[in-house]
Amino acid sequence: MHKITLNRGFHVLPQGLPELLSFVFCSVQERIIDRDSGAHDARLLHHEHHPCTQPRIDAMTATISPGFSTATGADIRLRFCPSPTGTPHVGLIRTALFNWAWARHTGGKLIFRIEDTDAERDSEESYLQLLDGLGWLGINWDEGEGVGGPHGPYRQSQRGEIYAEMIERLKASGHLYESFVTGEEMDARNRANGRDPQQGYDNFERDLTDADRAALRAEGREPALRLRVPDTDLSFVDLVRGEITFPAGSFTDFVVVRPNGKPLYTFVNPVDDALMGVTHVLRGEDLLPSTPRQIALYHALIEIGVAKAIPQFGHLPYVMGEGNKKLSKRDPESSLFHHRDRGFLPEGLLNYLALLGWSLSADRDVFSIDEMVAAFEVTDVNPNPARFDLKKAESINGDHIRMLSVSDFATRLEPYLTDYVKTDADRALLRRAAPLVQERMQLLGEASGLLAFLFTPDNEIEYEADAIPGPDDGASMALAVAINALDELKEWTATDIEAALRGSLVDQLGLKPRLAFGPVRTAISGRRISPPLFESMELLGRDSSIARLRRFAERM
RNA sequence: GCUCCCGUCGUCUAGCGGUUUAGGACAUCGCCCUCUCACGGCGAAGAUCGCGGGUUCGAAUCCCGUCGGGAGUACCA
Repeated sequence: MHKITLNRGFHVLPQGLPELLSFVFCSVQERIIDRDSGAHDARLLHHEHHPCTQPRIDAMTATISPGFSTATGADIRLRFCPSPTGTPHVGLIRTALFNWAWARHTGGKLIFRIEDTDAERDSEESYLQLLDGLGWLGINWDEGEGVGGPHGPYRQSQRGEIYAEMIERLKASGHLYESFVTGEEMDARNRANGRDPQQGYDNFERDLTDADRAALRAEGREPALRLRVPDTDLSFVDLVRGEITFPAGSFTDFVVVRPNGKPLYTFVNPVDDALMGVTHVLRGEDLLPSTPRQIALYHALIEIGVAKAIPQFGHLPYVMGEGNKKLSKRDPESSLFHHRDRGFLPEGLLNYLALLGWSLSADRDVFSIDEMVAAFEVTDVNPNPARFDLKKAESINGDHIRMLSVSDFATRLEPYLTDYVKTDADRALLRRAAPLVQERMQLLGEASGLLAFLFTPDNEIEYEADAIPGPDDGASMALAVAINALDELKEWTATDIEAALRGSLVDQLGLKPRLAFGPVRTAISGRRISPPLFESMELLGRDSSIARLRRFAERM
């Protein structure tokens, strides 16, 4: 008897499997796991539809994998298939990132598909925002909306004919059957039978006769279509969680097509994955409970020759917000654009998002996207939910800001300083000021608070309350002395300015540095906290600096 | 209710039977540097690895049980 060892995400296949696979791929079979012995068994379902496989059944006491994809390298095909509702959520982006990173790591392909089957909630604006966000982060794809490919269209709203054909084929093969019962009726039926209503559908319409159906139609009813699911346990090896088994009966025949003919997510998602040759599905853990139903659909698709293998699944952990709740769409922290607006760098946000469920190594949290791609394995993803920690995200962003070259940093600052930086002269000033603030920022959005004074006319500087010296601080005297010392200065450089000020205020007047430079800082910037004083004064120039000192001295 | 998932410092994590007196990071608190704020450096505090059994010479790591949290149980996606 062959034995297959199932490790986390890896199938160690026995010799001779290729021959068996051809059999598996044209049939539907389940793996039954004997919990006590750990033995696996293979068994056919719906074999009446597949006489060709009949002779092999008895020989199939061997343990084999139930037709899951065996792609491991460049043949891996991943997909990111958002539903364009609302503004991009960081959890969604994290999912996109992991798919992208693994595709790039393995050399496989990433497909971008739009699941816009909900006309009520989907919007073009949301789709455009997705493109905007993904483009900003540098997450690209090999196939799908925007770039085309052999399996288009890549918008579900344009694939109606494809689904219609699939529905017909699955009906013809007997996998789909008509269901006339309404939700309320099912509820009443469960109560009448002493079943918990939450157990849902009981598959009672599986064997309706033509006469039954005709009678129901005569009542004016239109049927939904349900998938006949296997009456066996269904298990799979989750790439991040290991082996997961759903017992028979824990998932029932589910609706895949509404009475109006519109297919549901539970149908179009696996159908498109099958048609597009997706080999691995990395998605949120909220979709985990629907996996046995998807696998059941896959079995049907394999049976009718549409799918070649069942994709391997990897369920990514939630991104949590406050408390024990999933980060809500209503929480501003969930919005990608909120973070961009505040001044996250793409590389900083990507780095932080990568840390939500994954780590590069035991002692490094800050890394580049290239380093992530080189190291990223889905099987290393940690299954526990991760809390979105803004403080840590900002800290990591600050590290990335410091890693930028000065000119790159200055360029990236511009969009956040549109109120101040308008001319080439402004840009030149910004370029010179950039090194002064680069290591004191975590968010690019902090730039205006730090640098506005450089772009403000001398007589418009506003003095913040906490920057005004106290009456006993000797500020007036300090300012007068400073003006004097500076007036005589020959070279207007930071070092000379510091020497003059230090000499007159600290050495001669005997002021503590804090009391000596504090009033000057306020005069120059209007704030208690500013970029380095002497360098700032150098940038401002002699005239402007002295004018500011005089103006503030008069106010004192 | 039923099914599934998850459970290491406040938070994110490393850990894959012995090199662990459980490592790193963020946050917190000291000190140093210092013209403010940062950056940087040094240091402190902080996790009996949810709990209880078992296996083993040895368990955060394996097994069983249990508790807690979360999700699903839709003709939403």
